Amino acid sequence: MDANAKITVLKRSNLFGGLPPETLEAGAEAAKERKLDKGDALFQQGDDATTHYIVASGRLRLDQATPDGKNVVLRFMGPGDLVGSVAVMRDIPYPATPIAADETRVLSWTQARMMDLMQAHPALAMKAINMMGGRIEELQERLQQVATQQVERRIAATVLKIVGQSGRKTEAGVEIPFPLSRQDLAEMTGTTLHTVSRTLSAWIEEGIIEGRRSSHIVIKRPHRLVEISEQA
Amino acid sequence: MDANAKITVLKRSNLFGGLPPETLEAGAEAAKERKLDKGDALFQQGDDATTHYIVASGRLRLDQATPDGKNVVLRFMGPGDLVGSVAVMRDIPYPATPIAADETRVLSWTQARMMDLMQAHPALAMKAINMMGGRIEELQERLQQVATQQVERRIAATVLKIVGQSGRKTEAGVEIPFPLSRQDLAEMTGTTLHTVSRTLSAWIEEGIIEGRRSSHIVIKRPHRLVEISEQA
DNA sequence: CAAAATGTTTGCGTTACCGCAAATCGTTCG
DNA sequence: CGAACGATTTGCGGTAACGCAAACATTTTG
Repeated sequence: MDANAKITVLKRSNLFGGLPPETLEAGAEAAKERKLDKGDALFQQGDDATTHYIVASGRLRLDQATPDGKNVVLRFMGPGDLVGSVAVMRDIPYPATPIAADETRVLSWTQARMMDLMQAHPALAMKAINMMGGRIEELQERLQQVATQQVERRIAATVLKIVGQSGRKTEAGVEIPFPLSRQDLAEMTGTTLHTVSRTLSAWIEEGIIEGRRSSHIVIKRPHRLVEISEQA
Repeated sequence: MDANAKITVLKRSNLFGGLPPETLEAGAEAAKERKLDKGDALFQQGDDATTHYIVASGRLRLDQATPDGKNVVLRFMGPGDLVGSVAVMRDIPYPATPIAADETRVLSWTQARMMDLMQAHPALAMKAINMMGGRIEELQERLQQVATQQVERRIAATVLKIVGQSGRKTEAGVEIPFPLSRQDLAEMTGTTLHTVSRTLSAWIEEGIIEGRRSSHIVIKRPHRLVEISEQA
């Protein structure tokens, strides 16, 4: 990946987006690159947090293992999203494991380099605060959903959020452009694989989503999903 | 409240804690004070976020109303805790309403004053990042709990967290020094008033908590609660 | 291309928890 | 102090969702 491609990625990111060209150039220059195959972990939950990452292409699933052996998917991350920074800045071990849901490229900065960048470009710190605020909002919304809504609503809301972040229009409807398993959805919504499967089967029956078993989910009637996600 | 008392409060806070005396003095000087009676709201969810607050004494309950009329308790806040800052810094409306669970005093800063302080004392920005990181961690933990654990475990974990933050030793055990209703606990754990009541009744039966109906919960056997919160 | 591994569907019995309702307790206030 | 209000308890029936299990489909691999 050349310097220009890196800068393009940085422009899309929460951390560098909207900052002046010289900041982008400094950021791109300090960045290393890494490629992950599907299924590879970027780092492990519990590792010492030493490095900031930004997704350049592909998709990461952020998994948190619970003490009693279960697993929760905290979120999916695509191009421009930051990974690891919260743990690095707080100086705590990474609290979750990011796994490539597809072939994925990331840019990385050591904490030392990032601190240099932040010192030289103070706007970065404000962007970091903004990014973390967004994360807090999102978590509060999900907590509220899991705490108060029924499973079908939560699944609908989760699918819609992913569509909003990553959906691509096709002839048949909107497609989620990376493999998203029923297990993934279950671990995002706090339910079981089985319940997700039953729910999606009903949606296929109703013509809301595509029945073809390709690994990519296609939503044919997004508006119906909105109704479900808002149903009392 | 005099300048010294304010400084003492700031020392306990996530934002000013550990910073040099001149920063504390500058912060205390710029702060206004406000008193809330039990039940008063500091501001309303949806209001324009203009002001940062730190709790000086007492206790606030942070309520988030859902679109469909339900309510979620995001957290309780005591002396030293920051309120409103995330919304102010992101320039979005306050996402929740803080209500005094008891008589409560807060210190406040307008956004302009706080920005001046941050400019003059850059360590404040790093502290803000740290504070927000802590919030993210806590939310992720609660999400994980609501998503994977049964109700009794969640209630136990929630009570223990509150005890850890605010518990006071008494002859009978550890006391939660502010009124905490079954409804509050239900809205913190994503269950109903009824289920919380049944659960606490069983705990009283087992001698884990005090049966006397005073408005303050007393935990007689904290260790048993830990067991419950960890039970497979 | 067969075989193995992985992911999905579906049936069925069970249960944790909800939701309603009514009784009881405790507190506030005229 | 008694009445009225709010909070809590408890019973009971219902159900959403789980958990197990077995069949089926799809993808990967040698």
